[in-house]
Amino acid sequence: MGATIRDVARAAGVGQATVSRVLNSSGYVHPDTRARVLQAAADLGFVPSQTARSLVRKSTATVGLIIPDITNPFFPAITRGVEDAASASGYTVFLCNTDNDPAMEAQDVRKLRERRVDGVIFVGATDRRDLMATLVAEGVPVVVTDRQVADLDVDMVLVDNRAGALLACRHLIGLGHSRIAHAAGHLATRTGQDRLAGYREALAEAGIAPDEGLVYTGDFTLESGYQAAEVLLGRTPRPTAIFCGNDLVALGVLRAAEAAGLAVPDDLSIVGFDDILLAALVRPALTTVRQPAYSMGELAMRMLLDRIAGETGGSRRHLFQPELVVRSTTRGRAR
Amino acid sequence: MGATIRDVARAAGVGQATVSRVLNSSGYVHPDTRARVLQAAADLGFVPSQTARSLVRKSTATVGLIIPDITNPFFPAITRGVEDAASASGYTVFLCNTDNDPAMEAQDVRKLRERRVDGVIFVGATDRRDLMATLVAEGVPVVVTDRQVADLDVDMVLVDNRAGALLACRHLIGLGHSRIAHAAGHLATRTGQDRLAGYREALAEAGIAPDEGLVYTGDFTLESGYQAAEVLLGRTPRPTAIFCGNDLVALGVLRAAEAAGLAVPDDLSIVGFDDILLAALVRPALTTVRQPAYSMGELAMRMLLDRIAGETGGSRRHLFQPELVVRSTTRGRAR
DNA sequence: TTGTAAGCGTTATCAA
DNA sequence: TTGATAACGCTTACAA
Repeated sequence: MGATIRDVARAAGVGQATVSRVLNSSGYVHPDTRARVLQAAADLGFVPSQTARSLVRKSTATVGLIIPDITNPFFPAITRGVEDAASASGYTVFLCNTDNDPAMEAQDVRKLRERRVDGVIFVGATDRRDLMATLVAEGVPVVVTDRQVADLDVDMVLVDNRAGALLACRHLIGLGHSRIAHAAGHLATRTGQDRLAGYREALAEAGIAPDEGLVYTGDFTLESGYQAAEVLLGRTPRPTAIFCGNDLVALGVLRAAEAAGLAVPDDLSIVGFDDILLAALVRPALTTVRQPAYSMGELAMRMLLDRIAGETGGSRRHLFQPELVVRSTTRGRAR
Repeated sequence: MGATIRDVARAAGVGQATVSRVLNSSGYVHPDTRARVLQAAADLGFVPSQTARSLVRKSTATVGLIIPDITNPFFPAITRGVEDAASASGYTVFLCNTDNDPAMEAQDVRKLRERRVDGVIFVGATDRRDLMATLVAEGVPVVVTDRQVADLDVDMVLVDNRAGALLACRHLIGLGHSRIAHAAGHLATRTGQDRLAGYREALAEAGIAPDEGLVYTGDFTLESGYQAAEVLLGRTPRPTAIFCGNDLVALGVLRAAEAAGLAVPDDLSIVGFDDILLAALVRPALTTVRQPAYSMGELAMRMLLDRIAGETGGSRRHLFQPELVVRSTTRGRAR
């Protein structure tokens, strides 16, 4: 149970250094010796301890992934992207859920530091900028997704949320809508803010006077969407379209509209954001703005690997352009 | 950067052993000394190396979680359950996706062994029983979810799939259906087999003659459900109800029925399995059999912690009873 | 081409 | 109550 390199060395009749050499294909070693070592290792079922290796190499081949909640349909795809890229390079990932709780995030970062991860990826981090700063100061590579971080040597993988919102609202405006409401997401997040900004910008460029009564501030949940709709549909004149902070919110709006006896898209048009699996499957199928979640995760991990490999070259940022996916929750306004 | 226990000792003017004592609250240490050490540690931003600690303690405070695919809506909840329980006990979890590929699973297990995880949880593992056997032989605690494993000292967290299928089919039979088809999941999995068995048993107890033409074997995907429906709806007489391997399959069937111009539930009743978020949100809302995914993950992790703590007491198994959730895809048969 | 030995950063045993 | 010091299992000079 738990053979060590010493045991293998003994069994093969060589020194431990030789065993290490053949196992890491480093340095010269005679083919015969090599064969003997491999045989002995196999016989003993030897699996080298990454723990011991990490101690001397000062690198653990692990990275930390910090996300709000794996249960939220947007995160599995991004997680998978990270995992695939990590695993393809021999890395293993620690998964941490924070529920957007700064205290939880701090605790997770602490654990990752203790475990000496080679890097960490934050997805939609909270306002604990200090946590990233600490990591950076310690020389731990950091990549941030879904969040801008100024004046810190980290890479960023972003999606142009403002542009996405613009796309969504222009679509609505092009359809003839002018009473357009926004069921906003968590405005403490940059993501929420940018989508709101895009919404405002679209209305402005179309010459539609802003009406703060048509902006509901909630969070990114289904329930929030339901409540948003209850409030927004009570405005007079009633909005004919609602642009939502994300797909979950849009689903909530859809259900509330249904409950209020409104037909979608005839009485009300709805646009979401993200394009999670649900969006295509629900009926009417949701018109939404697609984010390339898997690719974002994959790229984030690749950027992290670059940094781990020492290719710094300053703080990089990659901006993905979202894409409008028109399905069945939007329709032209009968005039 | 990267202060060590030595640095802290030096700064506090004590020996390293003392620092270790205060940091681990083990052994007596004078309050004043303690304060000085804590101060020095804080000043230096000292974070103990779990890597070094692991080497001597022979335990890493990490566990491995092996699942097929985090992108499949059933797994996030179970993952979250595991994570929450782990994190509450100071453990960190390595996430591994196998795509049900035995080779990938072997590679993941290898990585987890190298990293000397304190235990591993398999969710719906492939047929690589040898992998678990290896782990068990090495003394690594193992808990298996969604899969029976005989003659191996592992704990099991299961849901009574047969009973769930029985529940679903009896519901259909009670509604007056007798031409009931089954869009089965992956039959190489025990889960798929058990649900099929429950389906057969329900028909048998109702005295309905089995018709193998009404059983379609696919896997647990949306696409598989769509194909299943195309085949099954071509049978004559056409089945009036389809019990599906899981919710994703049911959604596929729902879409295919829609495409074929069939009204659900009027022309066709559908029952799924799992009760993922989608099930409640789709229209018509899906009648399904609920599995307590979060609780299953949580319990699995708790059982693993018990084993890690040395409470073996033989192979335990916990069987969750699933629950029928009747929504809108099932209706009585007009006679 | 191979072996010896000095760490890597902790914990834990023994003395003091 | 505290300090040396020997592990823990591996990598990596440095010698041989």
